[in-house]
Amino acid sequence: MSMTLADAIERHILSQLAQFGEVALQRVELARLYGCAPSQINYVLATRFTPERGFVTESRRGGGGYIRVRRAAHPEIGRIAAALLEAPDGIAQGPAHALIERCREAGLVVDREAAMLVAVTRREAIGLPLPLRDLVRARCLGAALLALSDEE
Amino acid sequence: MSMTLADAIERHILSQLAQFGEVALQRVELARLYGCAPSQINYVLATRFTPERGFVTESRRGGGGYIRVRRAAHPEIGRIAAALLEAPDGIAQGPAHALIERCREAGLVVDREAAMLVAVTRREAIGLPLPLRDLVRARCLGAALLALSDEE
DNA sequence: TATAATAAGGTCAGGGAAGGTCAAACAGCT
DNA sequence: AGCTGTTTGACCTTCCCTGACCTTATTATA
Repeated sequence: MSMTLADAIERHILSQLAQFGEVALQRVELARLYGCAPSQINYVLATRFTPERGFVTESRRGGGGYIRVRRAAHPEIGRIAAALLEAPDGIAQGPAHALIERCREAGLVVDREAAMLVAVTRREAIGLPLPLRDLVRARCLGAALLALSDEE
Repeated sequence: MSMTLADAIERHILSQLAQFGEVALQRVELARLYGCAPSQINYVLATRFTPERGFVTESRRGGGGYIRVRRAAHPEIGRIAAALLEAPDGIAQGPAHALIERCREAGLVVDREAAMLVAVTRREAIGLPLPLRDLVRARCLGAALLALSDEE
């Protein structure tokens, strides 16, 4: 039960999250606060504040840059999305459409959204040879669902 | 909510635009108002009030010079979809996102749909090298918008 | 009427301020 | 030793902002 730096930073962010519902942090500041390299913050975010765990992070570079972390509005979709994004072989059209239909039945997406997703994941829309096509399909569908997991 | 100078000036112009429908500004005056270099105004216009985002700017130099900003006419979804599906070079990420944002402003797509489309058209979502990526992006976005124009 | 002065806006390179990525070193277990 | 997870540092990309210099239009003046 040793308390690594990553654990400490995770707790820090979680506590902020519990307090305010959304964290806006400056990478350099947080790193200085914990006396570590800035990239350590990325490590914590990448390993602990993932879609699988129901978190959404966004960031902006350049002057006035920031990193924001919050809980996903619909973690279930986030988990599905995460699985798709990690599927090493991608997903074929049939299973993808079945998945979309299940999401529709479950009320996770509405009709128009489902229609869009079906259209995007069609063979002809992607227009690439296998096995690339299935990979791109999985990434696109995953990205779309991930985005939805964060929307009210 | 970072609020850089550029963001503030953008808001200023947007609010004027919302109020009067058209903004006529004096570069030096606006710069003085925000205590910045005049060229900063050009930066804001160049990065935020572009044709791709649906703005038209015109200007005149010399005595009595000015810069005017207005909104361009809203796009039609069917036409856009058709154009995308036929674009020989596809579409880059920036223009694609600007296009989606315009569709959202025009009420052609709602927030969730726009978020999905932005996610799907991200570089990392497609995950292919150029120039293939821009092509797939155009096909997917075109297919999605086409699906929407069929709905309802 | 030329010409000069003045009053705008335009362009572009460059510096600075964020955050991102990735491989390599490191630490703690089994 | 080997494996897993942690931590760092070097290098990269994106975004912001300015200053020096340029172009264009109007106005005053010879």
